[in-house]
Formats: sequence, structure tokens, C-alpha cells
Amino acid sequence: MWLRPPREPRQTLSLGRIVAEAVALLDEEGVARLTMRRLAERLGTGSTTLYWHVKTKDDVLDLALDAVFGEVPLPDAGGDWRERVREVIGGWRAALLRHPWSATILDRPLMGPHALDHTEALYAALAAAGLEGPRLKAAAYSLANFVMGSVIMQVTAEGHGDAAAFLRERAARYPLLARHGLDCDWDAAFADGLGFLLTGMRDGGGTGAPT
Amino acid sequence: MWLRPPREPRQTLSLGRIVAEAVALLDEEGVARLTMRRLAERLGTGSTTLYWHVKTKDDVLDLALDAVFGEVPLPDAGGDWRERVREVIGGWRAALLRHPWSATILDRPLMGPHALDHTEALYAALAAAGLEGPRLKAAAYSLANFVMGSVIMQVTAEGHGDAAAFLRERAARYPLLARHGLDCDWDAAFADGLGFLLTGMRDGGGTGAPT
DNA sequence: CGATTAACTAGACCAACGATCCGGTTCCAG
DNA sequence: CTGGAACCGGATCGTTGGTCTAGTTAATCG
Repeated sequence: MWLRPPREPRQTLSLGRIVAEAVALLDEEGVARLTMRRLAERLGTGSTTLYWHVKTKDDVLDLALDAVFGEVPLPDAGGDWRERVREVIGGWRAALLRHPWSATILDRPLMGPHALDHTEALYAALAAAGLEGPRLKAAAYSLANFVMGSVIMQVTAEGHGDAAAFLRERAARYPLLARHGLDCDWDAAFADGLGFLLTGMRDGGGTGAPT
Repeated sequence: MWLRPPREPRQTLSLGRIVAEAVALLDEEGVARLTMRRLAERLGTGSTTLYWHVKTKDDVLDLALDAVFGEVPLPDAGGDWRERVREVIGGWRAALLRHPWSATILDRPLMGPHALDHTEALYAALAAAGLEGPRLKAAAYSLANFVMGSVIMQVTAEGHGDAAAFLRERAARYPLLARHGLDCDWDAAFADGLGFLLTGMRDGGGTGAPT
């Protein structure tokens, strides 16, 4: 009785605290080391407790991924539509690259509120440019897929750094790959690719091309 | 002695058999159900035996993924460069979609012999169009990333089929998304996006634009 | 005020996993 | 004949995601 600690303040473990700590843990140690036990330990509680707030571990990952999307600011309307698209897509890329683990868990539906908000913003920016119908859909589709693929490939390449040497050794068999696959300026390549898409959807065939 | 089975023929477990069986198992049951034990069982052996041929489970996945790339035929030279690029990229997409599990393990270096062969072929097709230097690199970069992102997004969407209904319920908050996110003609959207990229790298600024 | 209920916490436990240890067997080169 | 490399598997280790059961706190309602 008298040895009892002087009334611990209630932890008030909340979904928000769990997600924030999960993101921190993922940032520091990567996706492979995120376990319910370790996460609970960092939160000063037991692993079982987490399952009151969350149904499975996948829920934690879903929430963490959406939290990453929540970091990127929504673009303000107005201005050149191309600039707005660059803003949205570039914001996604920056946020995902800031948390490299997120690129490795992109194989799940992006249905969190933040992800949906930003996807809607992308559609809005494209619709403001005059796109509509299947052409609008194709534009959003290709932009979103391009940025996802870019982030995954960059994170993968940077995470396994010996790829350059590996390619150099096989320059005889893969000459073009060895010449251009190294010395990566990721940002420039990304900007160029985005430029291809934007001018392509301006000049491409079909109806409803933006100005 | 007398109870001994009449001389089982040597299993001759080889890397090829392991990879083939792994692909079959992945096709039938998905990536989550690929375990070394189950794979060994299907091969009529013990799980330990696999570790003689393979260092870790990741090796199996690496090999299986490269086997998928091995399915797509290399394009023959000649003809319109745009058609050849469509052939390469479309081949990747078809093979990856034929094995949906492959899209979820794309977050690893694509350094298998088949993957490298096809990447080199992509560079060759673009170089034949007159591209070179950073512009060639940006073209290959954007095409590869576009197709990877497309496959991942499509597989993800098709694997969790209730997304459409989910969006319909939230049509008030995400009007554009609800209107265009459903009724997906994936092939058409992909072809359109690929068209954007191809015309973009023809008409885009800079030097060395192909004809 | 007392009782019920929802929110919250934890220890013990389960089946399954990747991986390893150790011991055994087959086969071929020297 | 022999030694070593290739090949095989039972038992086992430590860890994981998840559940069962049981306990405690805080707010609500009659």
C-alpha cells in the first residue's frame, strides 16, 4: 500500500500518439523493425493495449502512410495549372522521400483522408486546366503512377548502394545501362519526366487539351 | 531394411525447380503464403534443404521476380521507335499483371539478368530514336517508373475491390475523385499515359529530341 | 449515492515464421 | 579406397502477430 507509486497519470493512449510514434519508429529503424511489441514499448505500454485502438498491424501502417500524406501542404488555387500540378506531385515526392519506408508500403489502397484530399486536389488542378472525361482520368492516372514509381525506384536504388559498382562490372553486357544508370541526378530526371508528361498532355491527340 | 522404400530417385533439387515452384505457389496463393516450409513441402523436401541452394527467403523472391521479367520476349529491332518502346513497356506491364504478387515486391533492386536485359533493351530502343545523354536517361527513367507505378496501383486497386463503393459514399467530399476514380479502363488509361510520355519526349524542350 | 458500462492495461499464451545446428547420406574425383 | 563436396532433414531457437483472460480506472445513468 505505502509502496504504491504516487498515482501514475493516466496514459491516455490515443490513435494519434500511436501513429506519431509509429512514424518516428519507422523513420529511425525502418519498416522491418516495426513490431507491435517495440512500438508498445516506446509508448510505455504493453503490446496488447495497442490492439484496443487498432485491429491489426496493417492498420498502423495504413495510418502511418496517410500521416505522410498529411505532411504535404495542399496547393493554393490560381496561377498556372502546370505549376500547381508540379506543386502537388512534387509535394508527394518530397514527403515520401522524407520517409523512405513509405515507398515500400505503397502496395496498399491509398484511401486515407489525407491521401484522398491530395488526390482530389490533383484532379482539381487538372480540371482547372480544361481537362475532363477520360482525358482527365488518364492525366491523373499517369501523374500519380509516375510519382509513385519514381519514389519506389529511387528509394530502392539508394537503399542498396552497391548497384553502381555491380553495373560497372557488367558494362560489357549492358553498355547503355552502365553508362547512364550511374551518376544519378534524381531530381533532374524527375523534373524532366514530369515535363514529358505535362507537355504530352498539352500537345497530345484527343479532345479537351489544356492551353 | 525390408521395409525400406524401393530406392527413391534422387530429387536433384535445383535452383530452377525451386524458382519455378515458388512462382507457382505465389501465383496460386499470393506473397503472404509463401513460406520456406510450404515451398519445401511442395517440392517434396524439408525446409532446411532449401537453404543449401538459397541464402535467405529474399533470394527466392528476387529470383521469382526476375523469372517474371524472363517471361516477356525481347523486342526485335527495327520499325518505329515508339512502337518498340510500347512493346517493351507493354511487355513488362503484361508480365507483372500476370503475376500480381510481383507488383508488391517491386521495392527491391531489379538487378537480375532478365530485368537487366530488358532495361538495356529499353535504353537501346530510346537511343535508336536519337536520344542521348541526360535526355535519354530521363526518358528511360520516366517510362520505367510510369509502368512500375501503374502496375502497383492497378494491382492494389483490384486486390481491394470495395474501394469503388467507399468512394461513392464520399462523393460529396471528393466529387472529382468519385466521378473519375471508378469505371476504370486500366488499359486505356495506361495507353494514354504512355502516349503523353512519348509525345512529351518528342516535343519537349532541350536538345536531341527524336523525330 | 451506488451500479453499470465503456475505456484501458497487462501477463501468459498460441501457432507460425525464418533461420540454424547437427548429424546423416549420396556421389564423384583422385 | 577415401576424402570432400553436394545434398538432405529432424529438432530447435528466438521472434513475430494476435488472442484469452483478468484486472483497473473513469464516466454515466437511474
